[in-house]
Amino acid sequence: METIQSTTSSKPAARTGGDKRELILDAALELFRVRGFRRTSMEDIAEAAEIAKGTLYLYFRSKEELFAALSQRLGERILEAMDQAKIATASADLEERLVALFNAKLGFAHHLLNSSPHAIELIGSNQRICEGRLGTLDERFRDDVAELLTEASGQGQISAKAAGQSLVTAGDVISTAVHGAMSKVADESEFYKSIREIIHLMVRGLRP
Amino acid sequence: METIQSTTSSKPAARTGGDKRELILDAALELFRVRGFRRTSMEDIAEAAEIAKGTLYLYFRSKEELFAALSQRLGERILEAMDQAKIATASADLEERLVALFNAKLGFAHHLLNSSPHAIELIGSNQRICEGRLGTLDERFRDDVAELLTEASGQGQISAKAAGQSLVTAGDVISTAVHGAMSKVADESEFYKSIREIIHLMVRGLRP
Amino acid sequence: METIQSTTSSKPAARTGGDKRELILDAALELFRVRGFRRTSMEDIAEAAEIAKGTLYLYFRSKEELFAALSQRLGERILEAMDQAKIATASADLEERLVALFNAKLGFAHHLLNSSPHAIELIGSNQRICEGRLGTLDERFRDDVAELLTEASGQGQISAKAAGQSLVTAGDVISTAVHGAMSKVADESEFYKSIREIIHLMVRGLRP
Amino acid sequence: METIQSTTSSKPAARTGGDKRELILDAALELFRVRGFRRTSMEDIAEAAEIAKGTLYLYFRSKEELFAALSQRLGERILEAMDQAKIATASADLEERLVALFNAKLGFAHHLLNSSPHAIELIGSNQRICEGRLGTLDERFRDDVAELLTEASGQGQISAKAAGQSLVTAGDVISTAVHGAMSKVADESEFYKSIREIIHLMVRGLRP
DNA sequence: CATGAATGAGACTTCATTCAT
DNA sequence: TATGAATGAAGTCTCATTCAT
Repeated sequence: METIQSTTSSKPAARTGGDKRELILDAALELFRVRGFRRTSMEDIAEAAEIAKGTLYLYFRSKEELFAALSQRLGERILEAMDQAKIATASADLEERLVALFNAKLGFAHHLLNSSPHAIELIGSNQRICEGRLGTLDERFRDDVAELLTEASGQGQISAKAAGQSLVTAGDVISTAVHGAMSKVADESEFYKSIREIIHLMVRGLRP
Repeated sequence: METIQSTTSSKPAARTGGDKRELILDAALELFRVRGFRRTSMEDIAEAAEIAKGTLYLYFRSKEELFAALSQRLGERILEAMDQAKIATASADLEERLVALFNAKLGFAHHLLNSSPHAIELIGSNQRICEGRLGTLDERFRDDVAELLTEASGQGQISAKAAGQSLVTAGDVISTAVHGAMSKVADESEFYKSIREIIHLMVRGLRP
Repeated sequence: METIQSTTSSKPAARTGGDKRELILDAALELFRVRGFRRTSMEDIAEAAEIAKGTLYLYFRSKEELFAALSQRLGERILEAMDQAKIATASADLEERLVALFNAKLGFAHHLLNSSPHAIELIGSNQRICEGRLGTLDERFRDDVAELLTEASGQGQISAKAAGQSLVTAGDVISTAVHGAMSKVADESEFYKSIREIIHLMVRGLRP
Repeated sequence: METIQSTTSSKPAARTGGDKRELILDAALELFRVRGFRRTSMEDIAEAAEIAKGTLYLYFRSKEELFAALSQRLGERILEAMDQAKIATASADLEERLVALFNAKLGFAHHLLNSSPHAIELIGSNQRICEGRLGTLDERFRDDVAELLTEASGQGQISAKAAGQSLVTAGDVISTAVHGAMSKVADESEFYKSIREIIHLMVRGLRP
């Protein structure tokens, strides 16, 4: 019944269950972006989601748990974006593929978070709360980068040795470097440009 | 500078005043490192500084202002460290000089902050509060990097053009990249190693 | 009474209704015993009774009323136990009959309540809510005790006068005294032993 | 200074420190008597004590702790009353001395608590919270009763053996019995009368 | 009859800040 | 300058009760 209704109805308000959960998360994310985590009260979130305070606790046992759920959702979306990026640039050159991969990983978070002065607070909380989840994501990402470099190395495009590093190390170095754009560059297009420049310079540094 | 001033002052009262201010800042920094900003109450700081809660407000109008003062002090110390680094490596090669400069800029903050799980929170607050102060520091730093690159470029060691960038842009890119080590690498010696590797690869990428 | 009604009724639906009511009361009593009144939520009771929270309110208008019903049921069971005790010890001596009567009155409550650390809370709530109901029970009990004493007095076994009291007063005194065992003695067998000792001593004190 | 002021000043409001603590406890006790523990909020207590809500937490870390303090104070006062009772009736007969001792132990609590329908709730909480404190009190009381009985037994006034009990057991039985008056008799003068009657009958039952 | 999502008043507690001494 | 008791707004969370389905 419910599903049918929500399918026939075009109003999001008519949806129930999982949808309301999403609604809350959306409201919370927006508030965290604008006001920061500390200064956003559960009351605020409830008001923004147009529900009662107590209703929040039907979906999330605590403010912390709400936050964790937000982080997990972010992680899942990033994973999807990474997968799509790999597919979309399968036939491009190394630099392009790295750029696409980094864009996928960082772009999402950057768009959501770096657009606010409270970004770091959010990321910080994320790191603390979601070690398990995002840890997996980081490992996955590391593997992807290493794979790209290995392939390029096999084709003679780069030579980690020439730069005095192993391929894995080189990948980590690039990864670390690109992350700098996250916290330093606020503007979104500047951010993507910055990623590209960093990768460009580093891949160039890896040339045989 | 402060130290010098307080040393030149002959009034014990003035010295006590300045000292107590420092004492408070020291206590606050230590607590922020260990417990984070949010969870450190003014009461905690007062207790750690062995003064009464109300006394805090004789030196800092609010918790926020105390934080701002902490940031300013950090900025001043970093500036000093940068000056010393430039002098100490005046005759070294480009890579070495860049490493020294970045170490000076980031090492202090990293040592103080990245050694705690609340680092990001602190940095985040810093950014918000001290835009004016540290902005100056960042500009100063930018100039220093650009100067080093210009010199090296003049000597033909690097060629920003070959990498498709201007010298200033190249400096920014390096700077951004190195900042990635700040938030990504927790261990201190790994942190310095990471800075060196990033610079190494990027300088290599700038070769003619 | 209720049981009889539901037994005489030939409609299964009515019986189911009554049964569910009992089910709820059973679940509630058990939870109150274990967790106490305050800490037992309507949610908890519903869950234990395996029904929905809202269903509770079809049987009891409020938590308070649920509690009142629990008390009434307790009172009814005690009355039954008292009747059985009188019949069972009809030909025994005074002490034995008193013991049986008190056991019947207090044993039930003691078993249910004193077996948990929240007993007093329950009794306290009972007193507030069920003054009317249990008041009747207390009067009935008082009469029964007075009757036993009168009979024994008529047989010359005891003499209230010798102790400076009327028979009714003596009954009240004994009754009050025995109630002390309720709140002071936790272990069940100790509890019964204590009742017996108190009665023994008091009947002895009533000897001519 | 403070002490001097409060000594010279006759206004309770002028007192500080320990006095305010007492003030809070008085306010809390009164509210607990009238409304019960559950229904008395910290806000209520603060209002009654004419202080701010937060001030409560300068004196008691939590509502529970406030309650514990209340209980401890009660225990201390009871101990004092018991000591005075023993001294005051040192040369009286057994019954009189027992009555005085029981009055001292129970009278205080009865006056404070049994005058309200929430008494039992309070006592219940007390039992839970202050096992250590009041446990001592109960032991002390038990010893006192046993001592009185032993003395009377030595003088041939009573004979526990004749009643089939040891002296210590007899003391416990009396004690248990008298406690019945606590929960059963609400009116204060009736309460004291009831204690006297119970003791009278039991001492009579212990006659050789 | 039955459900359980939704409500919102109210509970406890924290803490930055003030101010009389 | 220095103190620390006092404040009270604000925050997180609970739970008895209602109501549309």
